Amino acid sequence: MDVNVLIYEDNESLRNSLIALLSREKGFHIVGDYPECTDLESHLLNLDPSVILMDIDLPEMNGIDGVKKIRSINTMVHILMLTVFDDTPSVYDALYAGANGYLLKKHISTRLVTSIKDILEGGSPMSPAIARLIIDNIKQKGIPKSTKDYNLTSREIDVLISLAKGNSYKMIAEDLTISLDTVRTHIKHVYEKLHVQSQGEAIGKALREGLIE
Amino acid sequence: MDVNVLIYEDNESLRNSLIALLSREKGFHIVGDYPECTDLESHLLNLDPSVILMDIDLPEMNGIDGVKKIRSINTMVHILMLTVFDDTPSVYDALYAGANGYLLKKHISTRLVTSIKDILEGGSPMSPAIARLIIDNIKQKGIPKSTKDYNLTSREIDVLISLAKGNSYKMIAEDLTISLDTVRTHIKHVYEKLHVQSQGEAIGKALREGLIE
DNA sequence: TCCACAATCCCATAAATATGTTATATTTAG
DNA sequence: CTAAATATAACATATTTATGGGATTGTGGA
Repeated sequence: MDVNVLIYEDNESLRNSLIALLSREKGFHIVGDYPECTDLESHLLNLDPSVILMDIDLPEMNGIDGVKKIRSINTMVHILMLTVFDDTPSVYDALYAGANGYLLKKHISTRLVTSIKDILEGGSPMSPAIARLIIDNIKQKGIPKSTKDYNLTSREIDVLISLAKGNSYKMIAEDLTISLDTVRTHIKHVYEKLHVQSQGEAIGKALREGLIE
Repeated sequence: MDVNVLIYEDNESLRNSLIALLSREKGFHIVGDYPECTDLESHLLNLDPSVILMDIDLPEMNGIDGVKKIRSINTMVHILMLTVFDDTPSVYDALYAGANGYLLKKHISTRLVTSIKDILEGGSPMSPAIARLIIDNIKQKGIPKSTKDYNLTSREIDVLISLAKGNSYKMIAEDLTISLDTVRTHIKHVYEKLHVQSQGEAIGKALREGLIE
């Protein structure tokens, strides 16, 4: 099994450590190591990396923009972020940009090789501190979980969904092929069940509580 | 450093493996090991665990309900879920219930001890496959990230927020201590900037795109 | 200095919405 | 089978919204 690793890391001694670590693993080949990621296109084309180690804090173009750039060219290559920061914004930015894993530099010596293997298997290895950040964020912000359902009937939900799309009563009527008055009636009932008395309240509550999306 | 470990795992051979693994670590003490988690209260009180290993698929009360139960009694103890399942619902249920980490059984032999240490340091260790699930979910569902901002002014945002709470124009006016007509004007501008022409569309768009919460 | 823009306000009006009451055919649950 | 719940529809009307004008004041930048 051949693993071609491409490295972007501006700290020279760390870069050398990385190279040393990976050289010991059989099957691993360092196809390139650079202190900045300015020539991404040509590197991607010529070096055929299967895994890219990307420092998040690089001069010139930072690692996150680097990831975006990479993803705009190649969606398959695996990317492992290396960072000293464990703050939420960076993590999210990197994940959204398309990074596959997120390793704190202090864990490199013990986990780098395993992490690369994990990534190649489709996993998303990350330092526990990073995982913790994400979990806390999810728990706090809350990914919608429809708990309460207010006993809306399926038709009432249909109407509510259409309403929250921004449709007028008239459009909802056409949408669901029912009369305008029927739409009124359904919405009336929705309002009663949700204990609200306006569109804004209903839509806000429905979206925020994950009743609809 | 003393680490008191309490184990809930119905598979006897696995339970014994866990015990064997942890016994080798100095400072680790198995304060209890059970095939089901029915006597949580007394265990928590009497055994003084610092870490609980909880199988997710237990007879009687399942591991997730077990976690909820634990959290209703003790919010400090660290909980590491053990599971063969890597499906999204279980992961989220466990996280919401209050689990700290999530380890696939196939990784137990290599990562259990490290994971426990990570947990004690406040991290959330998880098998890469699990992390991957969470990340994919976040990227798909999207935890709000204010990307586009449509150049709303701060006042326009104030009005939008109030509107999305379900307030009528009149209430918004009182809320922000401005006249009804000013509210109209702001909303007019918001609609123009968001390219919408109704409350429903505006609120829906604002909430869904994370412009407001 | 002058312009663009933010924030405030006023007027007017057509359209849409909120809400009450009533009613019928169909489904569902007990 | 009967009662409750659901989906449908009509009518009426007081409020609220959406949208078109036009105006004033302050602020920051060119």
